[in-house]
Amino acid sequence: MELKNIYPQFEPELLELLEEKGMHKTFAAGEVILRTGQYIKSTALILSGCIKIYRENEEGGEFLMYFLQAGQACAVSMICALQADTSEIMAKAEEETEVLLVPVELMESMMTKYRSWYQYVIQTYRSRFDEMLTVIDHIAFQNMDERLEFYLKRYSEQTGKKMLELSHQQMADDLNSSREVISRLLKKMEQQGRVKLHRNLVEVVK
Amino acid sequence: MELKNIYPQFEPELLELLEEKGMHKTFAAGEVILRTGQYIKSTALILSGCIKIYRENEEGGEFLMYFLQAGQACAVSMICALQADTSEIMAKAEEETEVLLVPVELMESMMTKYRSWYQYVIQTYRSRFDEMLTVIDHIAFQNMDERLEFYLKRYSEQTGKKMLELSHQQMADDLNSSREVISRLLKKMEQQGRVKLHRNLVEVVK
DNA sequence: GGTGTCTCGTGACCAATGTCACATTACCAC
DNA sequence: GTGGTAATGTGACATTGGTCACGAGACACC
Repeated sequence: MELKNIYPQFEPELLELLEEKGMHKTFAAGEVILRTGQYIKSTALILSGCIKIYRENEEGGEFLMYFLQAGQACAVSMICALQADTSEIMAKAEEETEVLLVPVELMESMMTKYRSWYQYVIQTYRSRFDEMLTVIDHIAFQNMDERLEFYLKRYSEQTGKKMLELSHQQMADDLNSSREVISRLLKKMEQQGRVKLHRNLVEVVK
Repeated sequence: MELKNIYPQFEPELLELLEEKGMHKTFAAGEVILRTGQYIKSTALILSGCIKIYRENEEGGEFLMYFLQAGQACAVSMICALQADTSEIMAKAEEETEVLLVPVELMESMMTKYRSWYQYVIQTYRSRFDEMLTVIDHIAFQNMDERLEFYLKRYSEQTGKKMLELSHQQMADDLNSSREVISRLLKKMEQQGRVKLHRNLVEVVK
């Protein structure tokens, strides 16, 4: 995929610079890209695929925060990279994912020189901030059934699929709940005709 | 309080610019500074006092996210201001608070021109991001007793007081819980000798 | 088609927290 | 002091969600 098609808003000169200095890298599905406590030396622009951003607790639970897709960038990596600081979150490739790694040294001069980059960075911060707010709202104010509902909806929207290849255990992990609870709630949703359940597969009827 | 004492890292020229173009404003204790859905036209630098940043739910619960104090700035206002967008959160003065309002038009040129401002903005994003992560961790992974403990600790640290002038109801609101639950937990803490309870006042023994 | 493994279904039970009701206490205004 | 109001204490109970135990189904590999 061409960089300029994914980031059409960037100036041609900026695109050239990114192509020249950026490093292409591909992660296999399931590969951990970024670990809590790891130092960050570059910002990742996603070219294709999907990255899961999550928070790990002591027992290894993977609490889902949000997904990143083509055209998006990791705000955390931007922030940390700029201070040569460590990450506080985990990132994992949901599917095979191609990224462009932009060295941190370039960031400041790009911010100053290219207005589209400046805009893009601000925009990225803004979206991630909103995403975090949404997460907070959901865990603070909603019950598990509403959260599951939202989870399935978002998953379906982001992947563009109505058939979600997820086990109950995976969903429970993402929502920091337990398999049994998710099973029960899904069963209820199935009885209401809102989903159809199969092995490792949830079909969103809507 | 002099601007240059609160923000010693800023270049003299930047300080001058801020003094010239910024608008001083004082909010009374309890005054709402920023409302969900409100448009933002400037970024606020806090000169003195304390601002509470919280999320409001449908029933009017005020779920505390974090506090801002002298030397800090509202990341949300930075982000929103830059896109002339609306706020997603609420801000209220905890005590009498003095801020310097920096018009959004200045932001971009300041970012480009003053390295210390650029660093400051990045740093602000970083802190707020971390703060949001902490909030998520707490509501996702911790029980109410641990959250209450952390809440009191933070409150005490931020105000520098051991006597917290809070009613049980206020704490319950901040933690999105109910008064009875907080009362019970506080009672338990008192029995363990970790706090002393008075009317509208919690004394942290530590 | 037998066997093992992973996934899912489900009832019983428990812990944490929210809700309700009402008593008690502290403080304020007069 | 007296009365009123706001804050707090507390028991009873409901609800949500987590845990345990175990069984049933699905799928793979031989």
